[in-house]
Amino acid sequence: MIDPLQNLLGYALRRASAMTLAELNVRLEAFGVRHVDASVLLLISQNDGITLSKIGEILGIQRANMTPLVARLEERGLVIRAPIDGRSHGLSVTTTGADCVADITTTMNDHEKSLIARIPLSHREAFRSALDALWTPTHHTESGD
Amino acid sequence: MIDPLQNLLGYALRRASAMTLAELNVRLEAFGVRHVDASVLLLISQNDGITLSKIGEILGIQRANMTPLVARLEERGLVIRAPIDGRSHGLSVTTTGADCVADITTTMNDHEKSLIARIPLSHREAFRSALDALWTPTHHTESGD
DNA sequence: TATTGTTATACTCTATAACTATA
DNA sequence: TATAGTTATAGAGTATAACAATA
Repeated sequence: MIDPLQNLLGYALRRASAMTLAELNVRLEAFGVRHVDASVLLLISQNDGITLSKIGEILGIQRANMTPLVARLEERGLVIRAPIDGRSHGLSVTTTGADCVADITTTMNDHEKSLIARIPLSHREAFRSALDALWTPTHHTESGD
Repeated sequence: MIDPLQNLLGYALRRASAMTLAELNVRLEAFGVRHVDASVLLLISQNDGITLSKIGEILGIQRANMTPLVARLEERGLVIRAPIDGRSHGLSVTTTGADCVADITTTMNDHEKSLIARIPLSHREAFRSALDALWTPTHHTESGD
C-alpha cells in the first residue's frame, strides 16, 4: 500500500495536530470544556480585564466566533464581564472559573509532558524552534533553503 | 500581554497546522479542491482499485464521511468506481482526474518546499522525526524523558 | 458474524457579511 | 470614520448510531 502523503511535512503536521488535540480534548472532558474554551479561560485568567476582541486577536479566532464562546463561559459562571466603556467589556475569571483554570492548567501540563516524552531529548530544541518558524509571522522566503 | 499558551508545544502544533493548512487550501482553490479531496485523489491515483474503507483507514477518515466525499469526486468526473464484489468498489482516477492529480501534485510539492524553506537546514531532520514520533502509533511512555 | 457502504444526524470550528452602539 | 460587540448564516470537518446488502 503506497501512501504518497507519508513523507509530506504538511500532512504529518496535520495528523500530529489532530491526534494530539483529540487526546487533549479527552483529558479536558472531565471538566466539561474543549481545548478552545480552555485556551480562552487561561488567557483571561492571566490577563484580567482583557477584551473579547483582544483574545480573538491573540488566539486567531474571529470576533464573531468569540461572542457565543464567551457567552457560554459566562452562562456557566466561569467568567464575568465588566464594562470598560460603552462598547467594550473587560473579562475576568470568577472563583468558580479560577478552580476550573487550575484543573485545566494541570491537565494541559500533563498533556504537554506526554507530548514532549515522545520526542527524543536531542530533538526537542530543534523541533520547538522549527515549529515556531512555521507559524510565527516572521519573514520567510520561498527559496529552497 | 501575557500569552500562557505561547510556550505550549500542543498549541504551537495546532497553530502551525491550521496556518499551513489554510495556505495549502488557498493554493488548491485554483483546482476546486480542498486538502482532503486532494489527499484522497492522490491516494487513489497511486493505489488503483483501492476501496473507500481502506482510504478512510489510511487517512484517518470515518467510512461514513468518506461516502459523500467520494460521491462528490465521482460527480465531478474525477473518479470512477468498479465493483470488486457485491459490497465493495475499487476506486480509480479518470483521465480528467489524472490531470487534476498532476496539478495537485505540483501544488503540494510547492507547498512542501515553502514549509521546508522556513525551517533552518540544521533543524529539518530533527523536526521531521520528532513530528512523526508525535502521531505515529509507536509505543511511548508517560515518563519525563 | 463480520464487513462494505450508506443514511441520518449532530457537534465543533471557521469564515463572511451586515448590523448597533459607541468612540 | 473606526472600533467592540453582536447576529445570522454557511461551510468544512468530524463523530456516532443504525441500517441493508453481502461475505
